Amino acid sequence: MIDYNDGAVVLSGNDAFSPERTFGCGQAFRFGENEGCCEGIAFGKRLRVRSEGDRTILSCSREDFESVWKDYFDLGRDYSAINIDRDDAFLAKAAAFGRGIRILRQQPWEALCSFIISQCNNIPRIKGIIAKLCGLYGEPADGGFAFPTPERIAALPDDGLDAIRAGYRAPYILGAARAVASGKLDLPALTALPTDDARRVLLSVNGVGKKVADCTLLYGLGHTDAFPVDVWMKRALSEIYPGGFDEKRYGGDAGIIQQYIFYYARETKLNV
DNA sequence: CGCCAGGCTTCTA
DNA sequence: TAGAAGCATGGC
Repeated sequence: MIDYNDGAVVLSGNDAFSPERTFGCGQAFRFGENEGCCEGIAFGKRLRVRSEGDRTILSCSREDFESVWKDYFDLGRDYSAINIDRDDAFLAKAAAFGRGIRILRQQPWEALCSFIISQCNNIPRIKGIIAKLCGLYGEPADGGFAFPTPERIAALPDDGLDAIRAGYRAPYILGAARAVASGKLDLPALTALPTDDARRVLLSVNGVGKKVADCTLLYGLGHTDAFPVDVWMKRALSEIYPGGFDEKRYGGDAGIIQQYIFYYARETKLNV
């Protein structure tokens, strides 16, 4: 059920949306905790969102909720309908642990750029680099900054990213931005392609390997069958499923399953 | 100080 | 086709 008050949208009877877990599970880097709220900027708009019992309260207008945040939080999907193998006790536990996580549908360029930055990096530093990138080259937005457009970054000289201290990733970012800005890389078009074809296109970008491509597919392009495997996932999968884990079995829910496993592994350090 | 971080490219055998 | 080195920086 949805209530619209002035300046707020209240979702009730809803235990399947946890902003804290959604932003705490490492899929987005521009939201943080502030006065008991998750707060950040996406789509050039600031949002504060918090849960209160079985209600979720978003500080936004009805129009913005309908046009932006509803899709951003993937609220059209029923996560409780995901069918977990009856004999997979670990996965049931991980899914319960991560209940309320939504797979964010971020802007494609933001997802690609963010996960290029994420490679071989730690989360606090990833957030710091992205904050600097936005502060320097993003348009002012609601007292903060929007994520910079690829065009803005593409126009920079080769040393234009020195100040964000991204290290060896800087040329990757510039190259990707120039590919997008020139029209050579059409990110939105990848949404309509089969996942494997879209992945092939992403892999042609210098600095983008399978992990970054899969994160872009999952968090930025709506390909929820993508199944990013990073060091944590590798560790978890080899410990829990020594015989291998067949994510294709979960089809378009594989990406959500991945998020449950990843979140559980990181939060518990895998004390199964 | 040393180890490591939601990897990728390049070089080598 | 697999494995290792090198990469740039800073959190811990």
